[in-house]
Amino acid sequence: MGLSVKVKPTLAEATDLLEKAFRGRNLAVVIGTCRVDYEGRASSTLESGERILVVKEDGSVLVHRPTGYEPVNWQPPKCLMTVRRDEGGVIVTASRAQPKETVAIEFSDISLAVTGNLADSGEFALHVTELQMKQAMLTAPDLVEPGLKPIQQEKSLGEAGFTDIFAEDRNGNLVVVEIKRNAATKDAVTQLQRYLDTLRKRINRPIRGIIAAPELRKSAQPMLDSLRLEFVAVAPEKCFSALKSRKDMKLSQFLA
Amino acid sequence: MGLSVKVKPTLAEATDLLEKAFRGRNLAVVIGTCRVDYEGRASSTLESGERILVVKEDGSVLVHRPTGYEPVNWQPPKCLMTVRRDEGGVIVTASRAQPKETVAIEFSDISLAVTGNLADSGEFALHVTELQMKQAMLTAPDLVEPGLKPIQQEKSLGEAGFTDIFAEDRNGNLVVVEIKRNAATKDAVTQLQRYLDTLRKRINRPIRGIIAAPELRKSAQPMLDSLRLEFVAVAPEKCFSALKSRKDMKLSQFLA
DNA sequence: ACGTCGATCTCGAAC
DNA sequence: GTTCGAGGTCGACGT
Repeated sequence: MGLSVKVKPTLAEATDLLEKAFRGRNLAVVIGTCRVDYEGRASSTLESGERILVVKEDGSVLVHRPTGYEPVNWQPPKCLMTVRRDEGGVIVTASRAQPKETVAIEFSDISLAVTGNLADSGEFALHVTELQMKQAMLTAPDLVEPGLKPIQQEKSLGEAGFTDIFAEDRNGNLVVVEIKRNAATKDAVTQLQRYLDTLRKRINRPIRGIIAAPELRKSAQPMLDSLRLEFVAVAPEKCFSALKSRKDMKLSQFLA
Repeated sequence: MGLSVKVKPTLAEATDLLEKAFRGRNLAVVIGTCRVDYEGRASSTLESGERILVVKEDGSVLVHRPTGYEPVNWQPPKCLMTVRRDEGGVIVTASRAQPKETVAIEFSDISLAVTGNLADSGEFALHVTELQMKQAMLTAPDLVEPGLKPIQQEKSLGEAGFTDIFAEDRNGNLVVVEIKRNAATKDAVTQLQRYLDTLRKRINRPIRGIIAAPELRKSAQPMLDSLRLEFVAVAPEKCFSALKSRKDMKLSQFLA
């Protein structure tokens, strides 16, 4: 892996190490006392404290406090990195042009500086996404309702967007199915209604609107009822099983 | 700061170090070769590669690949951490109960293990948020339109939510202002329309709906027009200036 | 606890 | 390049 690790480096040593890392587009991890300023889409200041700085090989920057999932300051990939010694400190800056923004981290003390390259080609796979739920319902429409026949996926409705599934039911009614991977909110109801409004202007046939999701938020029920829309509970796990049981799909599409 | 740093520890040493760190709710940073499995709201697998693991003092967990702003796997604060040796590896798990989910990181090789406590009480301040834009428009309603008189901020509309600003215009019409810090989308239009629908059922007076944002997405324009809503461009910087010029506000409210 | 909404959202895909 | 919607979104605030 080839990491360079310096415990309690002088500020000069740390500057040197970071300088080399930034030039070589290497990973850098620094733990030390710093303050941070950000200026760009918004602006922020962070007073002095002990934090972890991570600069990645693609120029992403993360400043993490000792608690919390999110970085307190950050910068997305492709930043231009600089480092320089200043009176009593080391200043690391990360800038990008679009949008124009800069994060400046000023270390007054550094406990640990690590640089190096990581080799990571391992494949990442996330299972049972909304797309996969749609695929499952397209290949097994019974998950929504017996006798449902998909006509089209993602029917375009111009300004109103796209329906998830456009189908026809047992009785020849058109059906718009709006899929949510998580509990459907009022916004899902609004969205479905928007599709129906648009479609009903175009097509003079009965059209039903169905929300297919693992759950319907209680707050969305009144709106659903008053708009005469329907809700069908579809568990992601069921979709997973439905996909798994299809022999015509490669397992690798949704399994590791 | 008191960091324990082990370069190229044996798996047994690393297990020991992590065990102590987790027990003492200390920070732990590990760089090494691992694979990761996640099971919970969704599920995922990540094949072997070199990554950075950060376990924070509050039980947040981050697994970072060498590129990208986002962690590839993670866990929010308050996780229960465990570590154990296994044939040929060290397995770290982070679990939480609500929702039930677990991340398991299996290291086959560890290049660096760091544990310790960070002292960080530095204050963080972010300037010009949506809240501050609202404050600015409340103290300087001319930012929206000459003669606008705020009646109420955050008028509750029950199930429909809250309006940002509820006001009266020069001509005695009621006005609902929906503020967005970023470019307003169709969702913003929908949201505003929902507020108006609710209000018009309650109040038999002309009510205008205005979206105040730095920009209106092109895709939202047709919907805005057809619903007879209005858009006013309000730059965050103008709001910042408006706040700064108010002598009756403490600068400290929105400056570091 | 659940629901709603903003975010320096980030990310990816479509246009 | 911009625009748009999704996210294991997270996090904050309110009920």
